[in-house]
Amino acid sequence: MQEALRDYIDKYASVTLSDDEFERIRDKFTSKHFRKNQFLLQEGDVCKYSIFIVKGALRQYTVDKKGIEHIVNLCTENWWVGDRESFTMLSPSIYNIDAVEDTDVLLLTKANFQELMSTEPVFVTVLSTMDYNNQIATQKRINSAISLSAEERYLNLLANNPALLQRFPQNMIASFLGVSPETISRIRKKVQL
Amino acid sequence: MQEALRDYIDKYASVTLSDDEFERIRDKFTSKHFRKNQFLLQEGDVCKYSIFIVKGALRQYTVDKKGIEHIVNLCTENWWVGDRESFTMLSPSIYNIDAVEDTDVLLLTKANFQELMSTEPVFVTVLSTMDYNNQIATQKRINSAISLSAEERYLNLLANNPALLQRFPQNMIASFLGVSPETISRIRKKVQL
DNA sequence: GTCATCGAATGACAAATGTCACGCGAATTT
DNA sequence: AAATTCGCGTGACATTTGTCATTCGATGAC
Repeated sequence: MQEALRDYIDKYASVTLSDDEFERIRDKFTSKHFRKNQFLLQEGDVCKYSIFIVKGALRQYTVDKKGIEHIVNLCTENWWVGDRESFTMLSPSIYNIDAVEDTDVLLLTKANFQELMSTEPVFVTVLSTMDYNNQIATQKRINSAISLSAEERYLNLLANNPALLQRFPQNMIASFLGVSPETISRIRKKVQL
Repeated sequence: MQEALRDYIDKYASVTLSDDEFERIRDKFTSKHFRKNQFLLQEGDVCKYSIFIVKGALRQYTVDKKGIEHIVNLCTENWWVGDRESFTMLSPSIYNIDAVEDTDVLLLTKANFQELMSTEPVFVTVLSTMDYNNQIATQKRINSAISLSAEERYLNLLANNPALLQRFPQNMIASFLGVSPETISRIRKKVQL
């Protein structure tokens, strides 16, 4: 099931790859399967791969001094995950990434990443499109975090990303929104769902 | 004082520009001065320029239904500002940008931006470096917004970005952190500053 | 099949933060 | 110089959200 990657590139570069163009790119990735609860990255380690999710669900999170997890990203099919700073600078990561479901991914090492960047122009295009989209999305998330109440943020997520609510348990949704699980329960009760 | 731009590019592209390389780039920008409180972009308008701040201070913010401003970015010398989505897609912006102090900027239109991207490789490098840094910074800001209390966020800002606290009035700092001005007052009283 | 774990709901209470009204001094306007 | 606005602080009170303890049902482990 490598079509996921191909569709993704086609979409983000706004081109259709030829078969051997795709083959050259695909060959730089390694397939791997992770079981539920398995770590893909642990805090303190260097993030050695850029991760593309073919099937499944991952979470990226930090753990604070009190041992509480704070989910920075909830990721499903056709998303890239990783700690770009750690990946690029080979510095220890502050993030954990683990599997919320059994998950199939494609892994790209830094060496192969750099090779693709220098030999496959379409890959450069995909990357800058990703950066562009990412910047807009994170800006909106910051805006939502500083502007909205817990209830408004939850209702926003419900309106804009209902799939996440069905896919991840509520305590993870709570952490992702930056509130306690009890608060999500209360909001759900209040809005009758 | 165009040296600001030159230093910026040298730093972000990790190269030293030749004089006429720089001249070619510089020629695509327009200098402009804005007075305190003057708008550079208003909600609903298309963001026609990428803005580089040579001297001064700007704020980027949204206004909610209740008329309350929420500051998304506080920007000073050697920063880029703008609404990239609006700039790229020519869509109406949801942001306002105005001058907190008298400010000198360099403006780059979309046409000139695209020309630089296609004719000056160093400009492409600068852009992707900016994107990279931006992604890491916004990720950290999201993490801080969902993980920390108002007090912790304020102390973080004090530790990591004390210049902002001296440069902008406290009510803007409050809005930037997503809390009320009174909360900032209380925190300052509590930590004795 | 039984037991342990986990996700979710709930109520009581505490803590954090927002809202409103007011006062004061500095800066800005006229 | 006088008047106005603005930034900041402060107290009283309301609201939101967090914390803790408990219960229940579903799921998974053995």
